[in-house]
Amino acid sequence: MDAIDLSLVELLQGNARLSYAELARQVGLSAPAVHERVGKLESGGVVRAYRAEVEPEAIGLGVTALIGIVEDSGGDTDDVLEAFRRMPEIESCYFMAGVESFLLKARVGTIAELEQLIVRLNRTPGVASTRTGIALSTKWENRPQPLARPAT
Amino acid sequence: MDAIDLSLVELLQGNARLSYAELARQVGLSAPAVHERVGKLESGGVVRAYRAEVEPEAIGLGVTALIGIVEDSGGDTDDVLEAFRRMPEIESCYFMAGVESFLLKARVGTIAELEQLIVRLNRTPGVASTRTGIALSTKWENRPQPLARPAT
DNA sequence: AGGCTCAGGTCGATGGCGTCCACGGACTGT
DNA sequence: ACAGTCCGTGGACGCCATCGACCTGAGCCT
Repeated sequence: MDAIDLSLVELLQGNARLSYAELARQVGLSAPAVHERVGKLESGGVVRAYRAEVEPEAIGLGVTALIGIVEDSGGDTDDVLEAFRRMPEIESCYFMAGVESFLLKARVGTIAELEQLIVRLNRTPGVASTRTGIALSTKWENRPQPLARPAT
Repeated sequence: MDAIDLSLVELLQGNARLSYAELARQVGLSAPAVHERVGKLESGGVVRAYRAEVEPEAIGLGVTALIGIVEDSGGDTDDVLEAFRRMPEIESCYFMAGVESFLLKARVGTIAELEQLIVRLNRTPGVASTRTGIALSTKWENRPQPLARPAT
C-alpha cells in the first residue's frame, strides 16, 4: 500500500469507471501494472465494490430517516441484526456505543411507508424502542475523503 | 425511465465497472443502445457518480462517528453548512427535522482526531451544541435497494 | 563479491470493446 | 396516407484489456 495505490484508490473513488489506460496515465505506470495493482486492492479487501451512486428520488425513494434502536435487555443482538438485514429499506446499520445499540439509515418512498417500517421495527423481538429522525434534505452523502496520510 | 433503465441502474449499483457490452447482454439490447440509455441516466441526474467503495480501515479511517448538531437561534444555516463542507472528515450531512438541525457522519483515524473534530464543530459560529455517538462497528453501509416499483 | 530469487515493472500482440454513423421500423398527430 | 420523431440495430475503426515474455533492482545466502 504505497503512494501509487493511494492515488489509484482516490481516482477510483472519484470515478469508478475510469479505464486502466487512463489510470495508468494519471499515476505514471503502464496499464498492465495498474491492472495488477487494482486487482490486488480488490482481492486484498481495500476496494470492496464499485457502485453507481443513484439519486434516490429518481427511483422513488424520497424519504430518508435515521432511526435509533434501544435493545431489550434480554434480546439476542444477532437475531435483531438478522431481522434488520431482511428489511431492504435499511441501507446502513451501525452498532453504536450508548443507550441506542443501533443506528439505522433507512430510505422509503413515502411517510406512510416509513410508518410501516417503524411499526415493523418496534414489533421486532429484541427491540425495546425506536427513535426516528427524518432528513429534510441530504446536503451530501458519502463524500470521498482526500487520502492524505500514507496509511501503514 | 422504463423497466430496462431500472435494470441498468440496478446492475450498475451492483457493479459500476460492468462494460456496456456486458450490460447489453444482460438487458437484451445492443451495446450502443445501452450506451445511449446510460448516458441519458447520467445527464438526467439519475446516476450521479460511480465510486469505488473502500474499506475505511484500510485507508487509516478506523473511527466512525455520528454527530447531531443543535443550531444557535441566531446562526445562519448556510454559513454553518459552508463550515461543515470545509471539514473533509464529514462524509455525510443531513438537514434534519427536530431539535438537532444536522446529523453528520464523520470518519477519522483515531479518537484523538475525533476529539479535535468535535472541538472544531463546537467552535463553529452558529453551532450551539453537539452530541456524538461512536459506531463500534459498521454492520453494513449503503446497501443498494432492490428496485421494485417502476417509478414514474 | 557474486549469483539466486522474487516482486513488480515494461513491451508487444491480439481479441474484444467503446463509440460514431447511417439506416430502419413503430407510433403519433394531422 | 404521410411525415416526423424516437429508439433501436449493424458495421467500422481505433483504443483498451489482458496475456505472456522479458527486464531490472533489492535482498539474501554462500
